[in-house]
Amino acid sequence: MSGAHSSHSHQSSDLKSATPRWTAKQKLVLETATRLFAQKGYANTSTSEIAKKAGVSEGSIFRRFKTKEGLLLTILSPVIDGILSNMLTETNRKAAILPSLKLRDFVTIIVEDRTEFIQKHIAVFKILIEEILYDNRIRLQIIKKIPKQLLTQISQVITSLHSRHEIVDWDNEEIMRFIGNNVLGFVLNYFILLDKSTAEIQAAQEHMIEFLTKGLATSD
Amino acid sequence: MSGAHSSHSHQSSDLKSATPRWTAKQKLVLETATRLFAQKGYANTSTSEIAKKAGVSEGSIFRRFKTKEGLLLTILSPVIDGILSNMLTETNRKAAILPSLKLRDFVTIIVEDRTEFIQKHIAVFKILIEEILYDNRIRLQIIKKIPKQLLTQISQVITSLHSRHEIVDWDNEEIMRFIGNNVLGFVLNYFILLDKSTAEIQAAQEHMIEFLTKGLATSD
Amino acid sequence: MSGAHSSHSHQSSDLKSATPRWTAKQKLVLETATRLFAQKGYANTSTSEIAKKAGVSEGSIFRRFKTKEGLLLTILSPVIDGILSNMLTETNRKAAILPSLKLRDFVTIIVEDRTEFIQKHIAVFKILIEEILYDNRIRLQIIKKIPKQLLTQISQVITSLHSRHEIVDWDNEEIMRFIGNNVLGFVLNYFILLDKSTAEIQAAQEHMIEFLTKGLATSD
Amino acid sequence: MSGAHSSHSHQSSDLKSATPRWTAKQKLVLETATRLFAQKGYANTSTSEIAKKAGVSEGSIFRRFKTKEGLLLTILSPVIDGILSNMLTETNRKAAILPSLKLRDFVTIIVEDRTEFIQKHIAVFKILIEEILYDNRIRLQIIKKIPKQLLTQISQVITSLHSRHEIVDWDNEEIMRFIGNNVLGFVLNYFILLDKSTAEIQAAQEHMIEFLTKGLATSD
DNA sequence: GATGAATGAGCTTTCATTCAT
DNA sequence: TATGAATGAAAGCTCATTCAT
Repeated sequence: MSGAHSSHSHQSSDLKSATPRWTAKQKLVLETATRLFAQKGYANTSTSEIAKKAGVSEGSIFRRFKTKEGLLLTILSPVIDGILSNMLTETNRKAAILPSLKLRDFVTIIVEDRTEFIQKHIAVFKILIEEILYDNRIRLQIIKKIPKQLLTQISQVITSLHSRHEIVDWDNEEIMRFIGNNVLGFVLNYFILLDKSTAEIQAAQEHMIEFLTKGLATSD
Repeated sequence: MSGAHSSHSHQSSDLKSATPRWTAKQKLVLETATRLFAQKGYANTSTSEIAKKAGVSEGSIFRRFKTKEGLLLTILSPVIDGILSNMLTETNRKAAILPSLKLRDFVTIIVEDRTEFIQKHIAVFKILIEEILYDNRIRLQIIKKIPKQLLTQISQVITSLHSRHEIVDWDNEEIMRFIGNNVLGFVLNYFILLDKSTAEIQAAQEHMIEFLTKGLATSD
Repeated sequence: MSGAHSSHSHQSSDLKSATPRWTAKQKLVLETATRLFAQKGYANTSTSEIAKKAGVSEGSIFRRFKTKEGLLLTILSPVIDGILSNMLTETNRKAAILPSLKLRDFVTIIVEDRTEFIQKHIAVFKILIEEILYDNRIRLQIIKKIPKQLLTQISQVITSLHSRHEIVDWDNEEIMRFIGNNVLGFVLNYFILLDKSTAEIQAAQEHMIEFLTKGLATSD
Repeated sequence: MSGAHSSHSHQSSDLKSATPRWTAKQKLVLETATRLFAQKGYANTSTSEIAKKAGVSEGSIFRRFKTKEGLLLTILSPVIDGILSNMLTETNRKAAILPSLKLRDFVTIIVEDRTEFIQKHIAVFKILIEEILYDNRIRLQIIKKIPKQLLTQISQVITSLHSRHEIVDWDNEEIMRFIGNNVLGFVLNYFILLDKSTAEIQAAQEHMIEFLTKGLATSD
């Protein structure tokens, strides 16, 4: 809830501030392209369709984004950067570093935070998955970022949980992978593949929190 | 009836038996196409490249498979059918129906079995994921099959585990989803994205079994 | 005159025989492209115009020639090869090696032979000149061929003239350059730039022969 | 030496004097465009590249030169005018009208003068050649100027040489063509195509003077 | 049945030019 | 005046598909 603010500020920093300020038309292109890429896949979306639906000329797209791939990267970059670097919203961050933090609280915080993040960027995530599967350049770009960013934020909390025997003694990266797989699988299942009621989704998320909490508890 | 037979017949029907017997060249086309689709994505693979690499003429591909999509479906169908219907191999099946089966044994059996299945068809799975994300027809085709097939095989074992209070009391479909997400995530991480040693992969699989066993245990 | 035969056989060997036999449509493309490139320049001729005027689809052009540049090279290659390697027609060749050959006869033979060659391939020559001026790859391709081929044919005759003090004692390459410049300049002036009567052209050619004969005579 | 002055004044008149005085940026555009046109050809040079490399906006180019062709003509015009009209530098002019002028001196003067002129404007000459070959408007513009300008300057000297039996009795235009072809061929060969040392170029120029002197001498 | 030349629609990209700021 | 975003026409090229041989 309260996390929405800082999370939002990140996205906006990518689209508004800094040197390259987008014109209204360019923003329209980015939104339209994101929507279409997510709907039909990057490869199946033509620049001419993007131009038409965004109400701009094709020339304008290429003037600003250089190539179709440039347009793709402009869309993906901020989310790729955000996946790990901005792991927690301001509020959650404070809670996560409490020395008395229990595993269940940690899992709850991170699941809710990441679910919200993925949901918010669900369109970009669909595009990202396709590219991870088939585009080596993008795949490498992502993998390269993992080690650096794992050493911050969440990882510190996990280390703290380790020291207090609150969590199973696998290494941080592997634990993050379990959490990541389940959160991503959850979002894909419930927000893309399946058509469930809000109540069912809510229940499923609670189950996931319980599942992760038990699964990651110390074995004894 | 018995699992072994039907399981085997299914897989083999893909490439060998039944009405449509593939010629050597056609089998080459299917293998080449599978490899290329998995490498570069369906949309980024041209029929002319498939023809060239398979050593046949483009005309021959279209004569036999009608369209490029026909070729795709010929590749995907058997695996789509196999995902749930042939859940267990002969040996595992016998073990799975023991009345004394423990949750840990169940998880071990199913994780090992499905990991092997996905690994064996990893190329097709990559293609399948892309199509699930972007092709509504294929997505629906898969979703339609879920309820029917859940009533068989594994589901019965889970029901049995339920009755013996060996497993958490969520419904079978949801439990399967947890297992599925983790197995699929495991394979994607360790066989596509990451580059780990056999020992590391082995350890990761054991961790996954422990993780699932604890996560799906009765809460108390 | 009689030389036309062997000269012709060269051109035809490029368009007919060997492994790649052109289809009727492909020959039409080559002829149309040659004409248009010569008329408007390579860069100013679009593949779509070639296709339209040749009565084929654009796809067919790219299927056979790979790229627009591939089409250009297909047109240029045989002429580039022919510029120096086939310096003399059969008949002229015989005359050129007579031990009693006078400078004037030599100049006459070579001027008539090369004028005929250039005239016959005038369209390709126009294209070639443009490419020599601006395309480094083609420029190098041509320059590379000069030394090898200078050692044959004409060069031997010049060496013979040298030994009999019939010709100025500059090196063969430089002498060939004087002849080449004047023949090429003659053709460009009288067949492209200017609009003169046959009689005037005939007179100009005779003047060129006299000019070259005197200019290349031993200084004494 | 002293010729350099008047020669220089010609070039500068192109860029400085007359009604349209170029701003610093406009001069930069003209120089950049000349360089790029000569390097890659007119058709292969985009206005956007010119703008970028000259450090001005594309809009500015079109504001001043109206169209891309306008820019081309602005570059070509002064050189087209200079080819024949300003045949000789001040000093050479004085020498050329001496009543005792020998053919060899005449050839020497004109070869050195024109070689210098072409060399100085070599970039524009490259552009010009392309346009002469393919652009009818420019071709006609040049041809139209020939007769008028032939009646002046050099032509008068040739007529004088004729009357003194110093030169072969072809008409002035044809004689000029021989000289022009050889000078142009010389510059193209030694300053664009080949990569020779200064000494070799010097020797080649002397050979050309001897070649032209002998070739244009009275036949008896 | 197998081939591969031929197709035409559509793709990404470039470019000269315009015009609001 | 100078800028550079925006344009639309056209460029080179790719591709799934057809069909005569």
